[in-house]
Amino acid sequence: MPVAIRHDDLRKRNRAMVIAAVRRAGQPSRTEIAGTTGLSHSTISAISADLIAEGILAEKAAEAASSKRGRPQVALGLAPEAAEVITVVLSLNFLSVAVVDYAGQVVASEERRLETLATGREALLGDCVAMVRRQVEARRAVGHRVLRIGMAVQGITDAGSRMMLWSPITPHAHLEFADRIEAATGIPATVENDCNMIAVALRWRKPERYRNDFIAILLSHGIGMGMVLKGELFTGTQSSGCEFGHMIHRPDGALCRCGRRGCVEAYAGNYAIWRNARGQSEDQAPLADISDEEIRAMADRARAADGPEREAFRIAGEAIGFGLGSLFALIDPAPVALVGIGATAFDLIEPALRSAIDKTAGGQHNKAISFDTLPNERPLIREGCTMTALTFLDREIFAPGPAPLSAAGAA
Amino acid sequence: MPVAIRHDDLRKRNRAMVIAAVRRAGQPSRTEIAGTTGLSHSTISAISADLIAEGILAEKAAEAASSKRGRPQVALGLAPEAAEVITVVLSLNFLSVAVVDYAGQVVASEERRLETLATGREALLGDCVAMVRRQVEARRAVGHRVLRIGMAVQGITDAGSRMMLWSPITPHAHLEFADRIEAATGIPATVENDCNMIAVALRWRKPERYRNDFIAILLSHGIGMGMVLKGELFTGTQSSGCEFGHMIHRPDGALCRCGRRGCVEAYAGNYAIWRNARGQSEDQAPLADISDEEIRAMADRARAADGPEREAFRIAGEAIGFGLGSLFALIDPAPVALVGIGATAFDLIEPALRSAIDKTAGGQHNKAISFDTLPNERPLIREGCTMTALTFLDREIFAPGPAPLSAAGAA
DNA sequence: GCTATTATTTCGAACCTCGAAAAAATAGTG
DNA sequence: CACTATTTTTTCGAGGTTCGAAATAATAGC
Repeated sequence: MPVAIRHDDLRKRNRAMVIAAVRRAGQPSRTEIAGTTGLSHSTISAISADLIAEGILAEKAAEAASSKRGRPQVALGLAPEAAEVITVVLSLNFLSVAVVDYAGQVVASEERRLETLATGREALLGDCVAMVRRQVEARRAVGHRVLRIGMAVQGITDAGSRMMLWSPITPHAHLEFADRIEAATGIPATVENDCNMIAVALRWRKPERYRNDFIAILLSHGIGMGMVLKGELFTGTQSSGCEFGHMIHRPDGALCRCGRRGCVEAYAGNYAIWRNARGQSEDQAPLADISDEEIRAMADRARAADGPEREAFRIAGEAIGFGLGSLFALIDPAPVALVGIGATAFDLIEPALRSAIDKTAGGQHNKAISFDTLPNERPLIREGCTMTALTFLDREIFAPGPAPLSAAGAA
Repeated sequence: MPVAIRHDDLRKRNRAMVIAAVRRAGQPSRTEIAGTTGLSHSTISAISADLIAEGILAEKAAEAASSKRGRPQVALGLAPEAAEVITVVLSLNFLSVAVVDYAGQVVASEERRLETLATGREALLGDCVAMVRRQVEARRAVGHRVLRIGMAVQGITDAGSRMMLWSPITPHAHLEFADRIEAATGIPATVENDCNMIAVALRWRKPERYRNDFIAILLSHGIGMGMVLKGELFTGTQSSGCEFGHMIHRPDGALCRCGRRGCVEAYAGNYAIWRNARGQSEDQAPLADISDEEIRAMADRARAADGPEREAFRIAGEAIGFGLGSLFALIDPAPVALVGIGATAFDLIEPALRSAIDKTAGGQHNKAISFDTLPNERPLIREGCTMTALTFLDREIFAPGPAPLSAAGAA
């Protein structure tokens, strides 16, 4: 099934290797690149000369005079002006856009509140597109070229990253963000799931911990998940997949925001914890939103005294634990990052969570499963979105070599 | 992260492409290979000439005189005498070994009953190794060379395919079959999970249905699963993974054979159906084995009248349905093959199964999810095991080119 | 026997990577 | 301050690979 390798693909792939090595290492020398890629010095020399001539890489002045003998290494870096990407993050009542240069520095940004639940379909699409378009035009005006737009949304996207299939932040479904943005700007765009972007960001932030196999769980109003398995971001076959929050914890159980019953989220989402802490019925329709302050207050009450709040967090931990246990039956245990406001209550959740895992196939490895907590998901989502867009440029635009400069979105 | 491509890897990979094309197509012409691989005619010509000279491929006499004008195509096929592989299948109380030539024809086989539950650790290992060794020596005696041994076991194996970590067919754990077989024969060996081999076999048997994404579920005494996602066999990160039967259906629920509670298997395995049909408690320790005849008899009684048997199958369907629903939340729905004796009772299981899926994230696609039933798992397991071993030879032994003929297990 | 047609091989051009050797650039040393 | 040791980077064939075009081979139809 794999496609044949043509002769010219070889150079393309090795160029991609070099670019990737530079993006990962920051400012490596040619010798260092030869070491990490396994290519010969002569090849690295030839490829980097090309990339520099094309304005993709640049030689950086070595700052610290190395105390070593011999010819000093000359550091290579990504040329910031090679291109720019735009990242768009849409979450509940909030829209933000950032322009990032090829080296990864944010060069402009804009954000605003937006009543996502109350906004109409066209208005929602239009508002997003308008903000993007404004930024694109601003960059064009100063002679920079934006080559890629990446969007992250809280919700399910399709496998082709063209549209948002469903989201809790709006009643409208099948919103074709990518096509709309492309039509308005002429620049290729994609829409990704926010939790998948969190996973991507963790890989860049802490490669020593989040390497080939790990799981990121977003504990927020809903429960989301991003997962990397065997070094690849794991997605569904038709959608962004990984809907951990909608695995079934108890058949025919508590009412979930999705309209079904017994989902993990219906026990562990913010609204579920709130509902249980108030002693409300599991059939009670979920609230639209609960502030972070309210979650923190509930957690404080749970810590202070053994009451309904403590029990609510225990139930949440149990649901997540059994869910993880079922997941681990399929993929084996892996490091877990708990992201979002719910991570601040990890101390309340952990005992029940671990005790649930003990009752599942992952139980024997319970001790070895480690949890990390990162309360703020926003910067992670943006970072993941940025790196996804940039590495796309690395692989698909710059690795193939000097294109015949057809009608692109160039200035 | 991906390793750099050396220049000589190119030929290697394209040789692998050609061999794979021949194995898939059966008896393709050079022109046909050029078409499916995308390589040029000259390259195919050069590579196939090498492969024929090395005795890996052979020209087959075209049987049917084509009615077309022009020079007739000359068919290429795998040379049966290029090598042989041995497949070993170990299941409850049963051991079977087969020798298969490079073109996939079984050339010898042997099988016997074996009290796996009652046999000691060393005896079990020894019996398997002995039967393999006998076959290897028989082949050597007639001047054939066995280059690979693939074993399939009912149980969990490690990700490196070296040993069986745990199995319901024996009380002993961590059985190092691969190392033992290698030590006894000098031939590289692997141990794989039986359900994974079923998935591999389905791909070769019905590629039009089982292509890039599908699931095979073994309904037997226990519940196993093999899964192909994005064209790759899906395994755990540390083990063979895919322990669908041990996802949690009902927290703290029915007693499972694995010692935990509430697993899908504890509701849908043969022993669970039997237990429920008898009106026994869910805490009742599971039986060691139940004959196929007994399952068939229960199914007949369930079809004849609405009683405890019918309810038992309903409960099984519900458990599988909710399990699949949770799985589909992660990976999206995919075609399902139900394999094993339980598949004969699919008519009894389906209503509850579908109604459960309706209550999960996969529910909206319920109509589109199609089930296939294949009651006999044995031939599938052997086929998958065979193809795994043969394609390993294709990729790792023959694609790299004429090796310096070091000390291999050659005759 | 000749022509049209299709399959396969041959041959030279263009590339790519690699190893060895050369060139470049620095620190140490007397 | 010249010279040497050391390390990095570039240069320069050699060998290998794919590809397109042309040549060759093999058949059916007339």
